[in-house]
Amino acid sequence: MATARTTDGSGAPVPQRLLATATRLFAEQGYDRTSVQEIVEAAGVTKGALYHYFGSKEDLLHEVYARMLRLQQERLDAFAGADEPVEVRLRAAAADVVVTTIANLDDAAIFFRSMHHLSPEKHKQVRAERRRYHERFRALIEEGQQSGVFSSATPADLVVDYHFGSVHHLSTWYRPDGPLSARQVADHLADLLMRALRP
Amino acid sequence: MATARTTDGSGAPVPQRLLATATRLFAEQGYDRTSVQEIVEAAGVTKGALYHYFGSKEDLLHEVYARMLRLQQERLDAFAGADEPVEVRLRAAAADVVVTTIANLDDAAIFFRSMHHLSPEKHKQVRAERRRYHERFRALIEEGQQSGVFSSATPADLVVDYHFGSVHHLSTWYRPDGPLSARQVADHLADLLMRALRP
DNA sequence: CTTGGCATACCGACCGGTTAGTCTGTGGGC
DNA sequence: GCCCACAGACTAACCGGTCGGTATGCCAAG
Repeated sequence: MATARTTDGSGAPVPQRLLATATRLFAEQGYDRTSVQEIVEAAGVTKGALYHYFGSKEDLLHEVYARMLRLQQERLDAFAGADEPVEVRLRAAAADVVVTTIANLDDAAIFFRSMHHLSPEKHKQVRAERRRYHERFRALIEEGQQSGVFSSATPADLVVDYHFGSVHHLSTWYRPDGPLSARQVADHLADLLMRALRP
Repeated sequence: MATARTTDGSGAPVPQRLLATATRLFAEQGYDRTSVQEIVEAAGVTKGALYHYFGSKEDLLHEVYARMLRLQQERLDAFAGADEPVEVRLRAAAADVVVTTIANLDDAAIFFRSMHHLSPEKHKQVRAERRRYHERFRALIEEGQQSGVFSSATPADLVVDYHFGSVHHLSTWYRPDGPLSARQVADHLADLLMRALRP
């Protein structure tokens, strides 16, 4: 057995446990309202352990962003690059980002709310990666507009912001124990987007 | 002249100046990263003045919410109650909330980002007022769906969240010095909503 | 098999700095 | 002479981060 078996609560390795605990607490209370002491207590370790694995409290936050950005970019690339008509690819990508966001609601809640807690360099880096994502999505819409399957009445940039506004908003209102499953919400939101883009 | 004329920078009365300064700083740096000392210095007074007019730092934040909620509710009531076909009323209300949000971008940036800094009672109160607003808006959509001018494919609740997601998102990407005026953005976003609702 | 040495993983008391809020003081208009 | 509107020094609490210390496992030498 590789990992030490001490008197901890859960069996997961310490770094992962710290990150998971921090993510939950950041989402529940916000970054500033969550003290390092609180995180280590909830994870069943002490500050020494945290600063052994992470350079700072901010590193913990940055990890949340890195994880989220990597995941979403990978999925978008997969959907956008598929061998399908553009309207199928866009719909799939638009619905998938909703499902993925709901599956990681804590990350989503943190994402926009805590961006300004990142140091200037990390903030810039996150914004740059975010922009790449945005542009990949926009390219899909422009492709459809140029080929005539989507209306060109609205600039593609605005359409992207329209859709991602609603995705971002999910963490405010969506509740897993509510009447709609993630899949149902995703289908509805993707439908709204596709209907808004009808020529 | 009623208001005292001391050596302050701007001529506005002290309470308003404090609130305006706090709003700007909260939007720029976040609630927690803004110290009371910073606010009073930027407003050209001292802590004594702030605590003379406001009970706590949180009261300042609550004022931002109260102002925003009052303004939006008033305007929605006016538009929704007009003597026009439902599609005209909805479009006007949907566009107006965009214009008003852009006119008060700082308030909007604070609104969703800092909600969890409110005490439980105030948080609850804000959520309740917010829900009233949401329901008024939803009623408009349901009215159109029942009379057949809007598609019923998507539950009205979801449509409201879809639209307000994009409104909420404005503070993230909209820049007053960008290529689009508030009116143009409002028209585009209202168009997207109306097109998504076409039967 | 045992022993010594070293690295990794973690502990927890401690520190400098910051914060929201308090309280006593004061000056000028009525 | 009184009181409203503020001034500004002060405090008690808390926070992120540090650092010397300890326990445990591994590997190589004897």
